Amino acid sequence: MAEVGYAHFSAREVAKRIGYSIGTIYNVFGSLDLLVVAVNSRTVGLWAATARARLNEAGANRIAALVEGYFDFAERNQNLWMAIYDHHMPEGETFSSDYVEQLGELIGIVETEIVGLLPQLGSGEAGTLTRSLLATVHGHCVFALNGTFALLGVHDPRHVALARVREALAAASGNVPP
Amino acid sequence: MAEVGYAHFSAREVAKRIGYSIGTIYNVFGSLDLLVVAVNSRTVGLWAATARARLNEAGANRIAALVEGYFDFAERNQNLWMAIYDHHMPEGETFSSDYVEQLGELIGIVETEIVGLLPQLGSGEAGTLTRSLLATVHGHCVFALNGTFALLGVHDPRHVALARVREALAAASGNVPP
DNA sequence: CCAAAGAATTGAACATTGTTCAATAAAATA
DNA sequence: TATTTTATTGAACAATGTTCAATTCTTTGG
Repeated sequence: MAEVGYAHFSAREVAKRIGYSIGTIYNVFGSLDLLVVAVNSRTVGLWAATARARLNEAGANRIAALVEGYFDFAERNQNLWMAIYDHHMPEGETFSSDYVEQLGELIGIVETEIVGLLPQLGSGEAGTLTRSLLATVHGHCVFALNGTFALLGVHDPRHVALARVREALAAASGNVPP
Repeated sequence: MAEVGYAHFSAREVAKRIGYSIGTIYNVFGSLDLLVVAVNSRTVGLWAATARARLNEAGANRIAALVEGYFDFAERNQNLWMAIYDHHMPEGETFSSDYVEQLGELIGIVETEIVGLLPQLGSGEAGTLTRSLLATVHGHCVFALNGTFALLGVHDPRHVALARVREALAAASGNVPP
């Protein structure tokens, strides 16, 4: 996946590279979809670990460290990261519990920082704000990677994304009765 | 594409449905990639037209109309809209000029509103802010459609996205020397 | 240590796909 | 009408996801 990307990811090629036959892949994972889900769950796990590492060596500005970490991870693991969003569950299927777990950990890391910064927030509000900030950074990251920003003359997506996050945090800290 | 989505979109099926042979498709479009690009360019064109229509029947809050229009278009044309982002140019290829043109129109519509709201902004700043707001809404829309928000208990993605946009606009109007 | 039961692995077989390209049909031109 | 240009075809090829009876390996019970 890291080498060829989602579009050219193939169960047969995986089998070849790990020295098993195509049949074994299907016995273990059940379908290409589920194999991709397994890969993506692992990627989210790596992502969470990277975020944690970034926070450990972060200075005073931990939010900036998270935003930078987001962009860095996506850029350095483009194919893996994009595969998370290129893949869609077949209609009616639900997220695998493994995936949900890894994603929960990643979001928990961010939420802890938000709560640390804005302890006045109720837990529901903090949760919604966390997911909204992740969505904000996600959007900027997508446009940075797929060339939409470059095409339109936005040269520093990270800086812009961080600005949006700061504004949202400032607004949240001001809007809450003390 | 609207029916089966990007993952199951097939040149052969297109040929069958329009009553031509597979060879003709390839003579006209050159490859599946370019056929998808043609479909996506058309989708962006529809999208721009929808946004314009929304503004025409909008009340005082034109920004809210744009955000609502964004979500509505994506939700009502899920497969078409997602295909825009599911498809990636093969390494080294550039955007088709048709696609760039349609996208430019869509962004122009939004930028006009931003400039109307914040005429103090320099044109470079207005451009960057426009793209950043689009990225913000895009991120919220992706999470709304792919189920990430629902999975995590965010129930009103539109409202949250609009809140982020409002905060960014408020910050921009305050930060610029009058 | 061996034989039988269980588990893991295989790869041929099938349906579909993207892609190519010589052959054919249709249209335009002289 | 004869010729050239353009458009269209679909068989052929390589590659893919998926299935499943046959095979190999492992474990177990005596």
